[in-house]
Amino acid sequence: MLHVAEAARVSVATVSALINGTATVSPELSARIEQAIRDIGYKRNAIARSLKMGTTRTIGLTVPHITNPFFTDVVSVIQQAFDRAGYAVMLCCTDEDLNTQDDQIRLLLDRMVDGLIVARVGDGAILKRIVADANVPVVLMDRLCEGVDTDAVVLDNQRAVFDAMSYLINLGHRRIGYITGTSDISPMHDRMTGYREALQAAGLPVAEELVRSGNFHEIDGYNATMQLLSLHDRPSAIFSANNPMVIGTMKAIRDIGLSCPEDISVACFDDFPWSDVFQPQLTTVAQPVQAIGEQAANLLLDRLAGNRDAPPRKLVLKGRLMIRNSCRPLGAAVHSVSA
Amino acid sequence: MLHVAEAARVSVATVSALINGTATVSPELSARIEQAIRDIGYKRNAIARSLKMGTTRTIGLTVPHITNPFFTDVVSVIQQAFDRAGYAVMLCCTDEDLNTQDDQIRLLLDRMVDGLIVARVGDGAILKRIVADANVPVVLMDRLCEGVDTDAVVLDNQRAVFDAMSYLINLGHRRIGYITGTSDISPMHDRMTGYREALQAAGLPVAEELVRSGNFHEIDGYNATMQLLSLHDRPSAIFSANNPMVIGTMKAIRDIGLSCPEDISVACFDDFPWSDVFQPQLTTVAQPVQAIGEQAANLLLDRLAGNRDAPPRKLVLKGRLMIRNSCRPLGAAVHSVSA
DNA sequence: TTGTATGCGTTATCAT
DNA sequence: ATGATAACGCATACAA
Repeated sequence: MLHVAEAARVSVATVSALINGTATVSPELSARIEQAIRDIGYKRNAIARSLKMGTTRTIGLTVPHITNPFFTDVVSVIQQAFDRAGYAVMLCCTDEDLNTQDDQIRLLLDRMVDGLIVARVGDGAILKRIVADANVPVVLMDRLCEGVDTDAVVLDNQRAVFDAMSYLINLGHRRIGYITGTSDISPMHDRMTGYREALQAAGLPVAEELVRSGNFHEIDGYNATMQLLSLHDRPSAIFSANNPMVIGTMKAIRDIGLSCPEDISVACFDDFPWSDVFQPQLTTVAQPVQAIGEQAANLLLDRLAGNRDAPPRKLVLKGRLMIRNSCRPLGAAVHSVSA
Repeated sequence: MLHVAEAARVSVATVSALINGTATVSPELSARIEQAIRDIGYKRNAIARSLKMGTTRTIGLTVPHITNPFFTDVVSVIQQAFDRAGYAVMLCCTDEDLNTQDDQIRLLLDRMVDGLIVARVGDGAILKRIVADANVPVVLMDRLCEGVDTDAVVLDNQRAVFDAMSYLINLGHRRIGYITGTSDISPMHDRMTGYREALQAAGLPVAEELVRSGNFHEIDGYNATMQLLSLHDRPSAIFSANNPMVIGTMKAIRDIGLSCPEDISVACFDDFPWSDVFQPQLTTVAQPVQAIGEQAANLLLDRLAGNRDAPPRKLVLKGRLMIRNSCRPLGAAVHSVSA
């Protein structure tokens, strides 16, 4: 900018005033300055500006997995929203690892992001401290965090799983394998509750042997399914916690020589674009990815716009059971228990 | 930092020296400073540091689609590589839009990213200028750019498509629909060449009616396939340019009441995790996503490490035909033409 | 309307 | 070994 000022024979203050429209500058000087800007190819340095202004117009976004279609869909929506608002987004992938997440959030905070959207990982103890120390607005997405009282948008996980289980139970399934994620995050707890409640509502026992957990990766789903299928009285249906895990489930079923839905029914959390063009077409609990992304973005943008004092807002969205052909009726269906 | 210095009753220079290990400071002062840092909860401001140092330890990464599994896989690898190297990455999704891409690259440059990895979009005219002006290293990925002479890692697209086409031709297919991306980017040109060459090598005519192009989205693949299937002499096989487009292809086939592979064979570019657990299991050209990501990261990290003067390096990787069950033999197979 | 001067939080140079 | 100070590029309060 100094170069521009010199070339235009004005002061840097005048250049700044013109660029930011913060004061009126005479036509002559404006012309000279604009010419100089073009000649030099001047670009305002956003870093220096950030230091002075105390704002980077950048937000941080952390998700557990960038290869999980659910998160990519949501990330895509969030990106577009902040794009429109003139913000950049720094995306971090924590890979379901607690330490990675903490490091990345600190990194983002060091870089003075104006806000944070986080789909968290782990028990949240450190996250809680970080969020408390940071004086930037934080929006929790997909997964709540005990003790962190801030804006959040989540799914009604309990209800979603309850509905899916009720569907399977109505088809006549009595032994339903349930593959959950690591239990220390809220959705997993809520979903577990939905699982139990659906069974209890139907007068079915909750067999702990049918519940397995893994860390959301394909291999975890594979291993969990292998264990379930090795049970002496194996389940007639399996519900898997997310997309990578259900792919593991399908691979395990294939490797063990069974097929879906003939030998075993399968359903899972999270819908995906190809779910109704390949066989079996998986029955899924679809999350409203568009709404989740938009709401998360809106919550943060609202804070960024200055609304700092409003009490924390928690949005709970509804999932939708997408019934396809991966679940078969088993014997005589029981009476309806679905709400 | 000033607060820390005051609390420890030292100068800011000493604090900085201790933090960066740039000079030896006495044990007493070290202790006082470290105590003050803990008390105050001091964090070094990366923005101020960037301004002073002229480096942000952040790179920019732009891809056309974050919902395309090929790009998410590559992005994931790149993220991890820069994570290890202590860099942050700002990911931008251009959504196959030229203006969006140019805006985003400018945004990244304004924010003083230390380097750029771009899977470009459009004709690259502006990209060329931007890259020339920017004095940061740029690595092109997946798609080259006419006139931009810089590091790059791409696939041997011509060979990959040639092999895939030869495979289909060997199965007896003579009319093969070919759905390509927008023609102004290098891979599409090379792939088209591979398509033509394979046909010519087999003595087959190149029927322009069998070639359709779209902008890489599912809907484009859908429309293109609909057109191909409406031909009076419709193709017996279709090759689709990427994952979203082949999903469109499968939906079109379904909607028109045909099925794959019974009525029509399908193959496509880019492999994906679920390709061998759902039916039909698509025959694909798998790109070495791990290698692509690692090489792109390495090329940039090498420049970042100071190796600025080396001539541009262009890495060409090989694709791999993953033969599954989505393509059926048609009539009598012709003689082998595959290399 | 335009210019001067100061500070944002660092790092680095140079005295001491 | 430690401290005073300048500079990075920008925005702004205030003076002219």
